[in-house]
Amino acid sequence: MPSPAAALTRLASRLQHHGALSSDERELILSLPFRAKTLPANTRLFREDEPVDECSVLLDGFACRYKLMPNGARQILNILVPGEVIGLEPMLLGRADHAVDVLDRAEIALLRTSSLDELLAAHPRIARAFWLMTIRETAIQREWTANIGRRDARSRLAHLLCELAVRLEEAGLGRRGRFDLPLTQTQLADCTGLTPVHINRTLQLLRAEGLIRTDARIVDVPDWERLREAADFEPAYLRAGAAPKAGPAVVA
Amino acid sequence: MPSPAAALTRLASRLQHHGALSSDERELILSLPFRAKTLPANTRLFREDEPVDECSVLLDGFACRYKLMPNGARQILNILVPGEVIGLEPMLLGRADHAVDVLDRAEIALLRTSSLDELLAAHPRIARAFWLMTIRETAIQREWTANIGRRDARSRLAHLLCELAVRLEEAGLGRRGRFDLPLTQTQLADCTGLTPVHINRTLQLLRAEGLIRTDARIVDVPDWERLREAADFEPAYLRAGAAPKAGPAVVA
DNA sequence: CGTACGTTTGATCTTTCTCAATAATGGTGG
DNA sequence: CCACCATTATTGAGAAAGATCAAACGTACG
Repeated sequence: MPSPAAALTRLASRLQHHGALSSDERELILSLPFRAKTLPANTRLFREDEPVDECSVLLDGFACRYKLMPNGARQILNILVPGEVIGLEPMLLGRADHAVDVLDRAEIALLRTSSLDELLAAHPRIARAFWLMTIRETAIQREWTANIGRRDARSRLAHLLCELAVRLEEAGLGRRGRFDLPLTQTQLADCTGLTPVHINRTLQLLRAEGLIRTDARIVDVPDWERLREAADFEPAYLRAGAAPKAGPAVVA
Repeated sequence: MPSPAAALTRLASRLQHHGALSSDERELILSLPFRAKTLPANTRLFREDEPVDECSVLLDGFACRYKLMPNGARQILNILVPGEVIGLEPMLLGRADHAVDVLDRAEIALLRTSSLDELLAAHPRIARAFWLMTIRETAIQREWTANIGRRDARSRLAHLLCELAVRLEEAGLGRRGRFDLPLTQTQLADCTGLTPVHINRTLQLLRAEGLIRTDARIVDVPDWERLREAADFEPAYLRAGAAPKAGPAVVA
């Protein structure tokens, strides 16, 4: 459980992925007023179409954005990992176009619209960092669209695993070669637009190919390059603003 | 062909969908330096992974964002209609995570990074309007993800038609009851993650049900409510920031 | 030690894809 | 204005990926 003082450092470092912040700016973020809150597993933060007037930083645990279809099907739109902001766009618009649930037990820091809005209005560089955060969100969403639209079950699932591996590693949770997958097979199905049964079989296929090994929630990737290739995974879309124009590419 | 003076009014009014601008702010946008350019059909504006250092406003004609898969398949990520900005995010990041082609012959206004960036840095309300533009982009992308992931071919195609009908109407091109569809069946397939053959058959199904009538590129929607229902289309996601918190909902 | 949830399996069915060919259509040069 | 070519639309038959249904098996936890 993060101490009050440390709670927003995750947000600050996430933002710094998207652009350098002065130490003053960093301080301003760290001193944002917030209410920490622990949520039991499967708590809903907000549902589609609901008015939203605050947003939160995921301090610990996982969450997912999703939409429910009238026939009861559900499409998970993104998995949220610690450090990421939940409900920023809905807060800015006043209303959510999707729902968000916490997966496991989670710890969040709630931010009031007013204090955040003031900060954004007064500090253009901070505002831009947030903007770049939503730009990365869009890039991820584009990749998911393409993943679901044009890859078969095997590559599709492999791609999801690759993305999560990288994002989990980025969040300081495990390495891409071995990480704790926070999703059930049903949730994997809802991420990929497949059925749980087919996810189960596809997982078995990936295991049989030696691309992954699993033990409870732990996923082992014996050979990252092979999985990457099966997934057709190119992580460039995940790097929004890290090294804007120049500099050597970060090793993927 | 828009006159130089009128060229950026489309951009200004698009931005005003996302937040009120003072007349000064509006003037600043209208006086942005730009180079107008006419592009023949099927011109590529930029391709995936290419460095990008300018963006443009689509003045006339249509474009699409897409990704190419290694197996040659293509996923169209969004259709761009007049007034929309092309390549804003790639410009901000310096590199594109997707490609953009113009569909028909098109007219664009190219904006230099430097002049736009200055404007954004100096005018937080303008910056926020652009931010909200990318937020709407994200919302559309989420809807496409869900559309492709969890709807069958019939609703999926109907949903795409509904969205385009509304966006075309919004851009001042036709009514949702009758509009010029700028896409071939192959392009519709690439939008929906289906094959051209199946699009053809699904189109026939929609026609047989009386949900649409087509004549060349013109689509007629005899009964919007019926099509909307078949598509499970809820246009709320398209309204990003129009009426933030209060006010009666616009009739959909 | 149940009970609920998650995983696994088998059999069968459906949607959508593939392949291949034929018709329209629209634009172009003569 | 017409013939020609390239692109787009349409059709049919067969194959395949993934869905559905139903049941059994594990396992964590109250």
